[in-house]
Amino acid sequence: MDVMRRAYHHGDLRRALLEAGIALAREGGPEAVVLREATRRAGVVPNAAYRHFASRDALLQAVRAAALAALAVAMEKELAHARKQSDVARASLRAIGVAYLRFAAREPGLFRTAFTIAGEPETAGEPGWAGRSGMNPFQLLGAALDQMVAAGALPAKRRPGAEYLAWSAVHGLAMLVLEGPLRRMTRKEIQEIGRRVVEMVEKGL
Amino acid sequence: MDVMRRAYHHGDLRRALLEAGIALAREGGPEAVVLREATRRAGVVPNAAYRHFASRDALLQAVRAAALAALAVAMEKELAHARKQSDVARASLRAIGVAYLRFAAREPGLFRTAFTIAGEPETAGEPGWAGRSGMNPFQLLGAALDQMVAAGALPAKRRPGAEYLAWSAVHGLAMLVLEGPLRRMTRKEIQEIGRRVVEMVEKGL
DNA sequence: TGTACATCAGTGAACGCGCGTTCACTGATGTAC
DNA sequence: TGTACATCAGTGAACGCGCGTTCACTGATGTAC
Repeated sequence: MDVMRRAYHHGDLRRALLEAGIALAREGGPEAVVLREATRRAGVVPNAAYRHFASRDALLQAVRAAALAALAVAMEKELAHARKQSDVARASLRAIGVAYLRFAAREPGLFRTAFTIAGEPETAGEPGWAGRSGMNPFQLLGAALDQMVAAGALPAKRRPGAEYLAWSAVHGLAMLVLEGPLRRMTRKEIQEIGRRVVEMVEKGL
Repeated sequence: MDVMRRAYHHGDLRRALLEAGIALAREGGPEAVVLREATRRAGVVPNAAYRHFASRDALLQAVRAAALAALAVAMEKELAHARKQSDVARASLRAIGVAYLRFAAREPGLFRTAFTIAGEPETAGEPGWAGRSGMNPFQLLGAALDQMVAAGALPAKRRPGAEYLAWSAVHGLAMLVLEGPLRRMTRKEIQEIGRRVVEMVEKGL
């Protein structure tokens, strides 16, 4: 963990703290993002953090933004595969859902950090949200739905608000698996249910 | 809050602590269930709690059980209306979903307490889970799906595991509204999305 | 190129906080004769 | 019905813990002449 101790004093303490914060989030979710622990990992005294973050919450929000960006990147990767298929629109929507569920399974701590509000009111438009395409997860989902309409796979009438329906379904499964009553299921079972949830969304939208 | 100070010493401190715990959960979710605060509200010294609960976590689990029971009761009430309608099976499934979303909206603290795991491994089969019918929320949903099959509204082939699909959809919406990015929506908008989510489940199952 | 000074990123020490939990205790209640 | 005793539910005081945050500081870096 302890990163570059050269150049100007620390080198880049802000980045070091952010990376420590991300590591903490991966290990234990949002409540594990503890300011003092981040400074410990950066090899620095606790109050040094205040040169770079106004408060513990400011650090947490930065970590959250990074988590959302990571999800966006994961989605973009999955979308890249989808583009190679016929019926691109359907495959894209599917890819979004699959990427979402896989991200939740592989990075439970980051996932929970991305979607659990600490005490902050609003964060829309913050930097760091987006993936390489410059879109955040929600926008990527929206784009996939637009493609569905363009491809005639979704009636334009049903398009408005469709994000929320699709999102709810995969988000619910993710939460039930991560911190709910579905934790005891095997990887296989969860994957199968995930497949069916995505299918339900496609059919029910 | 401070309940009956008569009879044997306190009277019924266990119940008083549990009720204080439930009140705390209603106000601030699981993390607000603080042992010391519960004893304060019961008008008793902090360590007195240990006569009735082995630890803070034991109290939290008891509160969680009560929250699940409250959800079961809410579902049963909504189901009672459904029985008066033609197409009882569909109406029942719908009632389950609507009750779930309404409970989340009206009792966000209890809802989060019911479905957020603190540190406990397993709790299935605990007393207090059930509503008046003796069924817990999950069993009520299962029964509604069974009715759907019996009524020919759901192919028997699709019945296994259908709980998880339906549950994921409404749970996801509830979470997104409570602590996710949908918090800013109006009551009206949320209700409309809720309606459509339930519809999606019906169609997509 | 060298010196004088301003800036600013970290240090060191300390706060107050509320938490869960343990200990030895006391005094009210129930029980036996 | 009355006394002696055991039980057990609360009391009082204290722990150690780690947290976020504030203060006055120092010493390294960058800047002006």
